[in-house]
Amino acid sequence: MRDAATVLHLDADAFFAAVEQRDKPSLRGKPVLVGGIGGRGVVSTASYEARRHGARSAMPMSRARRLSPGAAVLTPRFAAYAAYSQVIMGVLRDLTPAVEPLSIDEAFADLALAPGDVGDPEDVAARVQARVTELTGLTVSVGVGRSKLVAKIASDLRKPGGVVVVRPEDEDHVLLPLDVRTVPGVGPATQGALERLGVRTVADLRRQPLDTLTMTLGEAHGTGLYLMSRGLDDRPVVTTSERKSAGAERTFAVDLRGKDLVLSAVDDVVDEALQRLERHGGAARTVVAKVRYADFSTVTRSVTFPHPTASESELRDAARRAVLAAGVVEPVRLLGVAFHALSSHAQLALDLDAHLFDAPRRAVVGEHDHVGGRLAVADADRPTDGADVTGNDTPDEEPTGPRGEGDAGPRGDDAVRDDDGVQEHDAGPTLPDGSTAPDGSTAPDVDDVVAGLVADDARLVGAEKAVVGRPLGGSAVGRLLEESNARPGLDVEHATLGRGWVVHVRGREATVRFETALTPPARSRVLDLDADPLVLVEPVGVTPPSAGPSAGPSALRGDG
DNA sequence: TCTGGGGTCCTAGGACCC
DNA sequence: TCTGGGGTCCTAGGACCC
Repeated sequence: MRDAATVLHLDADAFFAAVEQRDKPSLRGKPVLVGGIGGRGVVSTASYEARRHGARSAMPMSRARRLSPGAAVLTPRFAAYAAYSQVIMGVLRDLTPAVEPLSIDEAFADLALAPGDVGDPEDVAARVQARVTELTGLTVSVGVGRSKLVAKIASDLRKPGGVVVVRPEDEDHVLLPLDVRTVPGVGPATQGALERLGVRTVADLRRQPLDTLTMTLGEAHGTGLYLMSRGLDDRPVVTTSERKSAGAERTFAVDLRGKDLVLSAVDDVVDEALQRLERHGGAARTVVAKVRYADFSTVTRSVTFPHPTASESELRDAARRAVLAAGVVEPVRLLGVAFHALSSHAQLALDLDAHLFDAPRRAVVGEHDHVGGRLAVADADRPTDGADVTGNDTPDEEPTGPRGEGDAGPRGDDAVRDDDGVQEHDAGPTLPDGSTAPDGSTAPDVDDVVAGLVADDARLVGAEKAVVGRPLGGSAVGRLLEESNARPGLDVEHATLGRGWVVHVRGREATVRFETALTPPARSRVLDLDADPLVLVEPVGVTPPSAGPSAGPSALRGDG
């Protein structure tokens, strides 16, 4: 255990909504909801004004709108958030090289590994806060403690804009009265199980014998919470980690009926999943399909190859088979495809091992609750198509080079459910929030996070497409604004009126506010798109509040 | 108008091997 | 004759996080 408060945790306040208010001056001080705008969308982030009305992350957007009727509802602009995130992470990296981004808006920093003396923790935290606000106009909350656990809890205690330093001798004072739900890793299910033991607070938790916790919650989680309740947490701040899976999923505005429709939709989802896979090694050994039915029940089926493959046709085919194995007779609400057991070196066509020495190996489709028993047990030992091999030499160095991970989805305080998991080896002792140590396999690399987000933004434009079928191909950036590609909040540019953002578009009539982070709030203007064409453009980037309008679009500040 | 999408980790049970 | 482990891999599902 560390003996001084040297772990810092930074958390941006209502990040997505705050960026929107920053870039859209007319929304400052007003309720803002960022998230899915379709009928099945949920809130990613609610501004504090909207939270006052009861809106929350992960809440169905329809409900949030009812609670906060005047709120601006915006589609997320991940490229903009990524740019802000870069600046924030850069502030931490200016302090210490040991920075572990947890998501786009959150990171740990290890002050003990800073070069030289950083000074008093309160001062460090206040400096970080001030610097972030100076560079971005956003507010962040900072916690400092002896461990990740304490730092993270501390940063949450005085949100927004708080700084809390918990010294080792004060830990019990802070931890013991807390609701168990505030301990990372305790969600609704665990809370319920603990409740049945009469455990509500961390103090209650500490009174539970180890075997009670492991029998109730399982070995890993039970042990983790046992340690956490005592403040025992020496997980290191780690800067790299290995990506474990990559995938995509899509909830349809209208449930899909019929095998043909489902299979054509699978192809679209596979396309997106393959794009992500390409960014993370390009090859995978296991393909998992996820099907959610109209009644929200969810089934996953997987196909595992004897060797990793980068062949698009093989991966696509496996995804199709897995979806069919899950069954598509009932209306389908969601389709997902994920690749697991990633690697950057796909199997070459001629694998002497597999062909000469092994018994024929098969990729097995689990047949679980399927009627009729055995399903297509697909041959996986056929040679990889020669044509695909060219796609195999992905630019990565080692099979598992230190690779960043972590996309961050839209943020949400609490979140959602299930999914698959193919486990590999254990990395080490499991620690309370479910991560592992000591090789610490959970730290994303922020550049990777950002790269992923920027790339994903292209997709985002079509993400809320109301009509089932072909998603909008590629990025709409650079295209003319029209009703079909309009989403509230997107950036546009007019030849003479300059930059603005879309309020809404009906027919050929667009409502736009021409304002940016550096301009005064603007009134909305209605334009006829035939007379005044508008082009969809990338977000401008981060402009420090102090910069004058003459400063122009600032570069995306790299990391420190 | 119920319930997104990107992930991580863990567990239980079966197959198979020694 | 019967019985017994441990270990690994795989699958499906659950919990959790942002």
